[in-house]
Amino acid sequence: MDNALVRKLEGYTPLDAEDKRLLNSVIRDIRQVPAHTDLATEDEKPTSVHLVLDGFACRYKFTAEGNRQIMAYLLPGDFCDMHVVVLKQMDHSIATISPCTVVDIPRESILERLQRPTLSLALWCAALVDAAVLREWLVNVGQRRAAQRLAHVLCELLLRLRIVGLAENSYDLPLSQTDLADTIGVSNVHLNRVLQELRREDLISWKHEILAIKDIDQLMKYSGFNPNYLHIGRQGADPAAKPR
Amino acid sequence: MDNALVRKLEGYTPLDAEDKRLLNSVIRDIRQVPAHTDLATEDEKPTSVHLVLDGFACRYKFTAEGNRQIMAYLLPGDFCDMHVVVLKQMDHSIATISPCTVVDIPRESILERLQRPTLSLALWCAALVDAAVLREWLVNVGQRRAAQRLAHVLCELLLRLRIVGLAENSYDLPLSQTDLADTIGVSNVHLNRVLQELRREDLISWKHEILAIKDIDQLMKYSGFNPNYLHIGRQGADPAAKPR
DNA sequence: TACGCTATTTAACAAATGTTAAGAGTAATT
DNA sequence: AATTACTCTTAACATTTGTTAAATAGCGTA
Repeated sequence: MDNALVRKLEGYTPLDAEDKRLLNSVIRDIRQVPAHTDLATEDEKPTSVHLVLDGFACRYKFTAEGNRQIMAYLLPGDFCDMHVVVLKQMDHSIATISPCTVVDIPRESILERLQRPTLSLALWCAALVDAAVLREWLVNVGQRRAAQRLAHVLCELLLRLRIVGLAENSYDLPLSQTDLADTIGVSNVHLNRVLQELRREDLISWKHEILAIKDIDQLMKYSGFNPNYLHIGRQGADPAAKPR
Repeated sequence: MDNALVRKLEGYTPLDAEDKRLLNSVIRDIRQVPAHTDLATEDEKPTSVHLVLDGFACRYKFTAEGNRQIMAYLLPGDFCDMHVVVLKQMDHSIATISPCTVVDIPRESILERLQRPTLSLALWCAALVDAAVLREWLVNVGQRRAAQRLAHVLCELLLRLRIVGLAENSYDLPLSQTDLADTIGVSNVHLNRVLQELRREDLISWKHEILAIKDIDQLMKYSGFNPNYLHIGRQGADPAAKPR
């Protein structure tokens, strides 16, 4: 079975054997990283990109007042910091949440792969879906109540983990409540309040790091979740569409 | 003088005469679009990308409950929907705010330009800076008080308009208060409250669509604004950095 | 098992923000 | 100038969320 990266990219666009070989050849410097360890920090000028093969990492930033916002969860198959390929300096930090298997990829190595049009397309797909996820997070934090926000995040994680074959109706969620609070922009006390609410309404259960969703359709409805922004399935302009 | 697109991209990475020619040649179908007009809507499958040459547009989405979140302001030189090149369907909408000069670019036309490594790099830069801006918006909405949020947005617009030569210490801000409210995720009543506060503290003035910032350093300090995420100036990995 | 650390839970109260509604200003149109 | 429609402003009150602090539970280690 292919690794999570190939699995994810194949979901977007077809890859031939050579594409896959080139993608796999990027995986050389594999490291095991303990939980709660920074992989990159703001203001650094790193020269390599990180890819998560296993475990749970996040993208985060502290404000001047010392509050943390988590801006993305980085799951197996996700690049942590593709921007390093073209931008000079980190504007945020990356940290593991659970123990992770991580690959360090020199930026030149990515630049080479981008020469190949099929891979360039696949990497554009991944980057643009990441941006779409980020937009939905903004909608989530900007417009929904805390309980709906939390439910929305849990729906998204289910679907994203399914893409890489790591979930059915439940999944390993190695986060603390404070992590979730910093994700949806509420205090940890309030996070706990709304978490109790989701439990009381029997929408989810969460113990021993296992998050189980009773009825995903119900939870999606509860949170106003529309999966279109994940762009699951083969992409590319619809050949049936007429130019205008 | 070059157009806003070339001006912006040149800020990130060097472009030779042929690069500029190829970029300019993308500008063929120029349209004048009235204010408050959709350029693209959610669920559509467009085949062309929009570029703003003049005016103010935005990216937005409605939640299931009917609340609008503005996710980006699209200023002269900005692509509205680069994702159309590789993704199948719109997951949000684009609308003008003021009357705009807009260019429709067929996706094939972008794909051709991406063959050229220097242009590919420049477009990656633009896309990755857009993502960085989006991340900062998430931090803004998730972690800051309403007054600081508003001030932060106004700082960002000043700096971004300076990049394309459209601002010094004041700029044309053709937004309604409701637009700003939907940007920072508060009600229009509360937006008005915090706007009064910024005026009272003499941080800004805003009348007849002209927003003037008395002292940008003061406003940046007030809002906790750190311009690093705009990645202003030439990009590319630092040649002095040692690989590790 | 006992200890110490950390995360979770609960409560009481404070502050920020939302809601509703009404009045004032502004700009375009008749 | 009068009319209309829209945006802005203000007020009163409701609701959500934050803060502080303490109690409880859980978990790894001596």
